[in-house]
Amino acid sequence: MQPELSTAKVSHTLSGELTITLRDAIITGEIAQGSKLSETKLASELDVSRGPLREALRNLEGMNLAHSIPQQGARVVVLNTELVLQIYDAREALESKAAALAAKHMASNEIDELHRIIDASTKQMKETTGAFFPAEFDYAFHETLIKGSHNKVIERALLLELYNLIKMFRYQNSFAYQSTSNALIEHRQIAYAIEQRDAVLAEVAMRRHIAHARERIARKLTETSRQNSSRLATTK
Amino acid sequence: MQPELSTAKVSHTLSGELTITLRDAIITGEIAQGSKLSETKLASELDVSRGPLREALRNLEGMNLAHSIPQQGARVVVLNTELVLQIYDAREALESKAAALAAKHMASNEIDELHRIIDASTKQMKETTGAFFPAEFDYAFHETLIKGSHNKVIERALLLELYNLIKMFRYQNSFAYQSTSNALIEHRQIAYAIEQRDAVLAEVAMRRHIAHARERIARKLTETSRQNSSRLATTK
DNA sequence: GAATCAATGCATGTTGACAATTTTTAGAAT
DNA sequence: ATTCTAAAAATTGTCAACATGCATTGATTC
Repeated sequence: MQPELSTAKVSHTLSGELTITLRDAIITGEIAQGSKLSETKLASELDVSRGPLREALRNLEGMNLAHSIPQQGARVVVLNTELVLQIYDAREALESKAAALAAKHMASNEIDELHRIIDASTKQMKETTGAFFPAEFDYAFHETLIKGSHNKVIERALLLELYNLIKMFRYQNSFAYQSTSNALIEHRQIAYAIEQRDAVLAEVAMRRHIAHARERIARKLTETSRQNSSRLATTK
Repeated sequence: MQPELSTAKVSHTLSGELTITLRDAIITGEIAQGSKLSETKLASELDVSRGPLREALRNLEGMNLAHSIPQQGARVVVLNTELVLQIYDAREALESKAAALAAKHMASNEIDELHRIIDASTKQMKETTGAFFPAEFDYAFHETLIKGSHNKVIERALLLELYNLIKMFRYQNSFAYQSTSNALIEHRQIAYAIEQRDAVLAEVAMRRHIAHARERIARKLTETSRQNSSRLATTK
């Protein structure tokens, strides 16, 4: 049987749509961190029944974006300093391995894609006169590399479970939303190592790349948390 | 006598109970790999309605034990050679990091627990005259270490998502169900490094420990798959 | 006035029925 | 016999109502 080419007919389910809607609302902060995800309330707001909504909440739980307690309902995750740093530790472990595997398994057209993204990042940075380039290009680079590892387990753990949290954090913390020119240099180092099929170098370069990002965040967060140490999160 | 398969407890809801029931049935192979998890069939067999059962299936999906396609239902994961080796690559990345973190963050009573488990493993091995000790002791060691990392993200990825698959694989492949005396020696090395608060050594020792297990599995699986290369999996 | 406890309201857990989609099966045409 | 088509059977998606368990409120007691 031949799949239809023109009409990308992805069988849509209501719970799937709701998952995407809620995921984006959580990532952008439209639904605040720590807030309660009331089934009845959300169901009436989005004009759906509670069945599909419950499934969407379970999906969000699987993405680490929400946490639910039996008989008490679900709440949006709270990205405190501790959690964010833990996320980056996990990311460092997984993505450095992904880089090593990518150096071994990536197809040449996938490596080309990596270079295209780097070139586009360079161009964007020059055009905006700045020392930064937008987060979308950063995501594109990492996503391409992760898929290039050809390891479905690592890909799932990173893209489905960690990157949503990372996007959420960066979106809601403007200082982390752009990437530094230093990051671009590191991207080039990693891409070069992969092109040379040097797994060890790719792994080390990626580990350092993420460790740098973690350090930058750690500095910024401890410094701002010192300022706002009096404020308490309202979990209405 | 049934060995305890997992320690993760889901609370007192019907969907939670069903999740545990189905998880164990999948791990033991009572429900075969690749078989269809029909909602109507399972619901009538277990004498529950389809609602909680669907939620349980979603939970299994989150544990990587099942995969579901919209409008087509869920199937049990198939542990082929490729997937198992990918799981071990992911495990190596995460658990070596967990070991490094454990060396930094583990409390002294947690380290004591590690030693108790090693002592019990040693005793068991001597009593059974063999060069092996049971998988339960191996799980206990790794679980204690992982929790000792005090990193909830890594803990979740390993214990909730990877270890169920690993248990499933080992349970259904008798050659992998016991641990070698070599593994015990490596456990001692890791525990020693953690006791000395030597994060680098703990990380390297753990990475090698898991790489050894991976190698053993790779040898065994490629050799048996060569023998059974003619057989086709029946996905009834 | 503070603490305890019962009653009420409300959110979550569960159910069975209905709707939509996929798969199977039966039949007709080549 | 084989392939295509269409009806039927079965399965999944969705809904609305019921059951159950928390949480809040208000009365009572010390």
